[in-house]
Amino acid sequence: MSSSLSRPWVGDLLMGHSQADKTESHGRIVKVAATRFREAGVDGVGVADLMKAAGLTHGGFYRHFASRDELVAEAIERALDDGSAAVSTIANRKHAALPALIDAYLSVAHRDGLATSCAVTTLAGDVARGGKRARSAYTRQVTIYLELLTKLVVGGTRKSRRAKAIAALSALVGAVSMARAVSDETLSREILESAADELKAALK
Amino acid sequence: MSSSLSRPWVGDLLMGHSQADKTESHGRIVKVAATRFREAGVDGVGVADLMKAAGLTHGGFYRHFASRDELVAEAIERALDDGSAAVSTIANRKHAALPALIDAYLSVAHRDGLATSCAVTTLAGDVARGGKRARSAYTRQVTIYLELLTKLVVGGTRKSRRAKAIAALSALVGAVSMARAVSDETLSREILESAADELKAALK
DNA sequence: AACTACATATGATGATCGTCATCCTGAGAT
DNA sequence: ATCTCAGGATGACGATCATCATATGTAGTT
Repeated sequence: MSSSLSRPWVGDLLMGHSQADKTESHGRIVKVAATRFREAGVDGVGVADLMKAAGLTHGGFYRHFASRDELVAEAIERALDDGSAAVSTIANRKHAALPALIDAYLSVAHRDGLATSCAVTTLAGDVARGGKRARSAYTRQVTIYLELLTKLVVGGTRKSRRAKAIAALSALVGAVSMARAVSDETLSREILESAADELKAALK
Repeated sequence: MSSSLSRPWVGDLLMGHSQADKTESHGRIVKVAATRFREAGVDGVGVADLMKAAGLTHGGFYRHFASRDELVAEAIERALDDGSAAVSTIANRKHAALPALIDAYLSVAHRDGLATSCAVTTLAGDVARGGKRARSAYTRQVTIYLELLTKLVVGGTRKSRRAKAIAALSALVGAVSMARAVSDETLSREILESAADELKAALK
């Protein structure tokens, strides 16, 4: 157990040690994980990969998280929050916010940009199989989207607007899911475009 | 490399050896995989687990498949085909086939029955990250669903019916995805029910 | 009855996984 | 200037992974 190796100390490209930029490292790990999980799936990346992508080595991981599951929870929360920011940017444009949101969500860019995509779609499967914390975060995010969409839908009672919002969000999520899985680019684009047209027509 | 151990041979609960029921074993492995992949995700089960669930040991696996990926492809094809059977059963009821299909797809039973659920929803994420063969099978299945739905939608040109079918299938897939990921049972049911109501209303 | 062919079981391989004990080093406090 | 605290690096642990070499025994053939 005790091997004394007195190898001369080479290294260390050096990173800002100690101080309250542990917070920065922590944040970088979570950010990287939020990205890589969306790209490769929660089961598709290991701790070592994540740490390397964050510019660290795997050993220090447990100074930041009690377990991999804890990072998973935090990263999923982070990925979901990323979506909030993107959506509210579009939603705050007073004019034609809904069509703009639909077009952005059903764009080829969003379909292909897994790393920064909306986690409500991209991580739905992983969250469904995941822990309570991730599911709660997901629930919160869906609730936020639903409230936003309910506001943006015009006409009818509040109840009917909410129902329309649910159907619309479902269509957004499902269309992007399928557009990503399909191998035929023409069909993929048709799904995105038809869903966008139908949604815009149905919501006003 | 050569260790001669002459341990007396104990074992073997015995299973129908040889003969052309290798086919049966092969089929059982694929069937089990199609089930477990939907439950745990493609990355969520190992070869050994799969073989044990099929009543075999892990070693014989490569007599049936050149690699794990080959099984993944076959199992995803199988899971997708399972959906065809279920859907055409409902679709062949001449009367009110569309509402029946919508209600079945958006039922709590389908939401909770991961093992036998529609792979177009359940495996969308895994397929998107998967190989060409799985994506082709997925494309075929989506095409079949779309043709079926286009037939069931009433009124308008063929083009408009197809667009409605795309939007409808998207909503089905998205609603089930979200209903599974959300932790709040009330919200989950609301998603399923509102999506069902809106879809039935929109499609006549 | 003996031989061949092959499906399956056993067990080993090296890679990778999550986790952790240990050490080094820099930052903040005294 | 020195001491303490803790972040990060190194390296190893056991578990599990996919893959494969080999042993075993049954089925089908001769």
